[in-house]
Amino acid sequence: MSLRHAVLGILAQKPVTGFELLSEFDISRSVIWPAPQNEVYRVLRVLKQEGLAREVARGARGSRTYAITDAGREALRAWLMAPSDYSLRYEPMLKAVFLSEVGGEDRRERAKADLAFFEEQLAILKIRGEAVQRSPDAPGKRVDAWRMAISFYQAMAEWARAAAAGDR
Amino acid sequence: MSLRHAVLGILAQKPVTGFELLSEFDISRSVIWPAPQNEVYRVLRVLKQEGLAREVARGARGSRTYAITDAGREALRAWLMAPSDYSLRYEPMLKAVFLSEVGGEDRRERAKADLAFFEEQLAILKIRGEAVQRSPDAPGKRVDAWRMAISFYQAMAEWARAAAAGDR
DNA sequence: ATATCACATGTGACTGATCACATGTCGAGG
DNA sequence: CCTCGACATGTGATCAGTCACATGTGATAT
Repeated sequence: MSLRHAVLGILAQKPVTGFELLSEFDISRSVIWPAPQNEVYRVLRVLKQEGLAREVARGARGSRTYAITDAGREALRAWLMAPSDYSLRYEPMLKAVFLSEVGGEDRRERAKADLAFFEEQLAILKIRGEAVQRSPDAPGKRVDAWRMAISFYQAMAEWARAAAAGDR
Repeated sequence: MSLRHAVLGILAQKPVTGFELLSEFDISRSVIWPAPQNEVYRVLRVLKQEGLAREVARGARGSRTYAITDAGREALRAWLMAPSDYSLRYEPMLKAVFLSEVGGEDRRERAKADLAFFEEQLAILKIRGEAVQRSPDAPGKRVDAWRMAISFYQAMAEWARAAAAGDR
């Protein structure tokens, strides 16, 4: 997995410029990790070179609009259906592994900070969810990601609530 | 976040050799991602050089046992309590974002494959959980990680079950 | 004796991610 | 007219992670 796939996926929905791509990453930061700005442009160039995307237009301020090619669509589909890499890199989970190394007070503090974030994400996702419901076939109706993210943050919040309360 | 912290955390529980560290990573692969073999040895050398770990013994077959130093403990604690990086890199979630790009049949197939994995992990975690319950203060009583992982995989399985059944 | 396997550590090359910095354009408002 | 902020793309250095490969030891069984 890498940025490549995320970029290819967004490209599959509509042609975009690097700049627009960046804001896509920013908007969906609850689900997709934040992309380093320069890497997006590099990925776009590589994708083009590999024939998975092509440059379809030049706009103002030197902007380049990229679109997915047939080969790109095929590559995306192949990746989606290929066996997944289930390895999880999530800092809060890694911290949980070693949380026994700090005292009870610190542990609760850690869990509280986590809980605040998880609840914030849930609130954001719920607001976005209403928009999804209103327009069922909206641009990129990402129902699966939305549901998975809701499930995920609910699970995380559940853990954090118990730990913040001091449950052992 | 990086391997550094995972290695430091394990070191905080007991002195280990690189080889033992590798098997730790292997054992807890439901929670910590698999560590590339050579990287573990590199991290150990770096940690030593930075004064966060020290070499405490040489054993058979050139094995080197490392232990955490006071500075290492302090660094671990600082990391644990520092604001977390909540960005999530998880291939199944990224795939979910773009799952609308494939047909209903493919989507169910994808979800089924995921479900099988999530349920397997839950089974593994439950078996390990019984051991945790029996020895409440066992070596590295990682209750937090265990609970978080259970919550996590239950959430994932819940999503996958719905998607595999074809829910829209 | 010696073959084999588990133990144990390492190097070199490469790729992808990240950081810091650099450059230029277009439109709106003072 | 000029400044400022949003738009838009890029380079170079560095680092962590990954892949492929290399090397050697000690115990055990045949």
